[in-house]
Amino acid sequence: MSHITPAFVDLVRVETRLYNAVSARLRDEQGVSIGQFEFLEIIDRLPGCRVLDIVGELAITVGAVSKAVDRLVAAGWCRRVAHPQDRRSSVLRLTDEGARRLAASRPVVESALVSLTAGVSPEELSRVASTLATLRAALEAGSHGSPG
Amino acid sequence: MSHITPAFVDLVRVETRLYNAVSARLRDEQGVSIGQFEFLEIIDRLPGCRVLDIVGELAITVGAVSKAVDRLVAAGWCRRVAHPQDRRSSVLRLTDEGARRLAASRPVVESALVSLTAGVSPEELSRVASTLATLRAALEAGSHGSPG
DNA sequence: CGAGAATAGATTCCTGGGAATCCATCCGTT
DNA sequence: AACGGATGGATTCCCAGGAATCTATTCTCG
Repeated sequence: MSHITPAFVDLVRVETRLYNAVSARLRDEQGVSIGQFEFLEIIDRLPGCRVLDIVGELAITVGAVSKAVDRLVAAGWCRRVAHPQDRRSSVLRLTDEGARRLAASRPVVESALVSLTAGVSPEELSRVASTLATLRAALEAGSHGSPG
Repeated sequence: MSHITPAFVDLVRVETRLYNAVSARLRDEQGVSIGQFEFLEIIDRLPGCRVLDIVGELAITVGAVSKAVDRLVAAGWCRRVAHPQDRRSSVLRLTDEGARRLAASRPVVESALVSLTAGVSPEELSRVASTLATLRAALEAGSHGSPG
């Protein structure tokens, strides 16, 4: 019978190294961490995005997201806009500078990933991508792995 | 032309959620975090394991490993033994209690992973595992993604 | 309508990791 | 042997995330 733990370990190692390597390049070339990049991507993609929307995506705690948004606001890349219907919420919107950083960061991330994964064939990569998408959806549907 | 960034995002999300979910179960059932589990596994697997060996495996910084080993020692799961040839180094060895915790933790991790990945067929999982192993080896061979 | 439960998110405290620094030891050269 | 550089790793300072608490607001149901 085959074990899944070693595969999990490989997954964690690959994620750590890709994350570190991409983050280093992105920080050097654009002054943006990969974590900030992900926040900008989500805010850009979800119209009317709120703090809790980011929580659901990233599976980190509300407090962490709240503080990370503070930092984005302090950097001038994002604003909190009053929510029209719910006064407990703010809607997050990228500033022009935030949108520029995001646009400039995308090709850096993509090209870093392309070169880092050069050792694996595109077909293999695309099969992995599809399995990971399935697994991600299953985990999210089952509310697995949310902190707290 | 297809993009690799979304696949990377899925990888990060899957890793986060699996890590969180496994860690929660392991902590509940054995009082061990998944991070500690990984340390114990490495120390157990590498005879004469030193701090820098763990650094190479986990791709985290020396300082972080040093402090994590302090915590394992404080918990009574590991000892630093004088290195016979190099007085700068210590050799890390599990205590009996550390070995017991490790042994008790393995099946918990494995079973948590099995149930979390139940939505994906074994064949798909095994293909992903093999691609991830290749990619991990390539990243390590190229020294990519080490911090610092 | 009013009281209690639920929700959004900000704040506080604590822990763990990164970066830089520092010290001891080891190695290669002379 | 002795000096300079490299290596192993511990320490320090700073920052980011988790857990819990707290406030403001909204929802639900009598």
